[in-house]
Amino acid sequence: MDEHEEAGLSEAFWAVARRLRHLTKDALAPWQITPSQSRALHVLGRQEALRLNELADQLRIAPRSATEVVDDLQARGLVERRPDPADRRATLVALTDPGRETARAIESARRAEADRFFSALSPEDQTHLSHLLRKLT
Amino acid sequence: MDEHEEAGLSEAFWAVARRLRHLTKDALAPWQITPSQSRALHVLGRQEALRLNELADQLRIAPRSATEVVDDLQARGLVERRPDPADRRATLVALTDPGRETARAIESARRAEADRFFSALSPEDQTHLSHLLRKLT
DNA sequence: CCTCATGTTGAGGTAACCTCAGCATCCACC
DNA sequence: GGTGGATGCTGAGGTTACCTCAACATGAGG
Repeated sequence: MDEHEEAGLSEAFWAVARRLRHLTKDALAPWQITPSQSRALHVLGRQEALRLNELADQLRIAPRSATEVVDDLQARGLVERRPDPADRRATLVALTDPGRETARAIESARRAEADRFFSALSPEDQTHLSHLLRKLT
Repeated sequence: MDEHEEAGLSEAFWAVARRLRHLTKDALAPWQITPSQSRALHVLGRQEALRLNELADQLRIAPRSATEVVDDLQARGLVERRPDPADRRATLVALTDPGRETARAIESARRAEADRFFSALSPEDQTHLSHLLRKLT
């Protein structure tokens, strides 16, 4: 019966999302890297080499869109493409050394930013929020 | 010191945001209305008439972008533009009758959707989540 | 009445997606 | 050991939701 509270819930949620998005965008600024590129770096940072295909899957975007992101990162020298020895149709994408370093740096900046953002809540509240969010997934 | 929990926090947050975004997009489908248009309808539903200017402010977008959204809504007959009697530079934007009705219908569909989504949480948890989110704004 | 500020919009740009079609290759089956 | 259909990548071109910048009309204060 508390509809009012509910409407507020999704609104409050989006308001927070908005702030968080802006903060992480700002955190990325020093590297001149867009959010979608940073997502790709993040994914690539956790595995040796991925097919474009799999990368797209993990980013939940169409393969064609992954091509684009990889193009950009490659132009910046952060990733490299190489043929998949197991299938000549496929290309493997992997971080270069500069890419690996950049990925690490960005990851820690991002974490620091999120840290700062969520520190508006006490540690217990953070834990609680985390639990609540997980229940919604 | 619980960095792990924290990194998870923003990830969990985005995972939820993603689900919620998809759900509300689906809820909007019957009206063939885009999210940004529905936001505008929502804002316009709460006031008599707004200057394009103010509408942009309330939507937190540039005035030029508000022009576009209003163009689309006007083409669908959901809003109308009229001159501001107090300032001949300005245009007032207001819902038409069909617009008002559509806004109401969308609002309740959206609410029902959010309702369903957040009902994965108990009412107390919902209240708690609401408080936590508000602290982050 | 003149200057400066303000409100809207045309022109044109961007990021991050998408689909669709083409080409190369792979695989299973006959 | 071909050959037909599936699969992997990418060119071409589209969409959405934004943006800035500059033009033009109007407003307001000196």
